[in-house]
Amino acid sequence: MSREIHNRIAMFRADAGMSRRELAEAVGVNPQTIGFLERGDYKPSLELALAIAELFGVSVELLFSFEPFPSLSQALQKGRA
Amino acid sequence: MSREIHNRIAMFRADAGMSRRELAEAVGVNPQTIGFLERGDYKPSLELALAIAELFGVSVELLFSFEPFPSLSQALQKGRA
DNA sequence: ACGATTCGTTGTGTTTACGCAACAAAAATA
DNA sequence: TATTTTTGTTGCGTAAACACAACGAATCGT
Repeated sequence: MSREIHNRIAMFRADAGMSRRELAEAVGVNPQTIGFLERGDYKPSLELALAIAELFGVSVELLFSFEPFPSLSQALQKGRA
Repeated sequence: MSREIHNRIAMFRADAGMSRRELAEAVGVNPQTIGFLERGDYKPSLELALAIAELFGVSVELLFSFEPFPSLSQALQKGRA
């Protein structure tokens, strides 16, 4: 049970115009924790994943996945956005 | 950051006609771990949550939630199933 | 140019999600 | 009834997700 997990936290955070500190405060964790998550240094707990997804108003699967996410430009070219 | 997390693992597992040992093997964890999760003794990692949701073919939010799940009979009465 | 945010990194400490083993109780099956 | 499977619990050990502090580098606003 050790599969890699990709995430789109940085993308959604940038889209929301938030800093890491702001996101961290909004979900109740340390700013460094957000940084560690964004660059994949470690995987979030389900609790934190649910909280971030809830904050952005998206599903957990849209934020986290075992499969790597395509870049936004790639996704738009394929009409998947 | 310590919110309670409710889950429907036992319901989906029973619906699939699986034992804890079978579910545990399918997602690659110990059978006791499944038991601990089902009775809420501790919260799963996002990795395990994604794996279980993927196995049952449902979204993470359908399996795990900050809000308590209504019983199946209640949900059916309200036409939410 | 200057100060203020933001970001990246390192380190140390704590909590908890696990793995694994053992065993009793309950339930299912023959 | 006898046997097997499933479930519930306890204990011990480890790894990793956090918290917190400190600091340099980069970026932004004035």
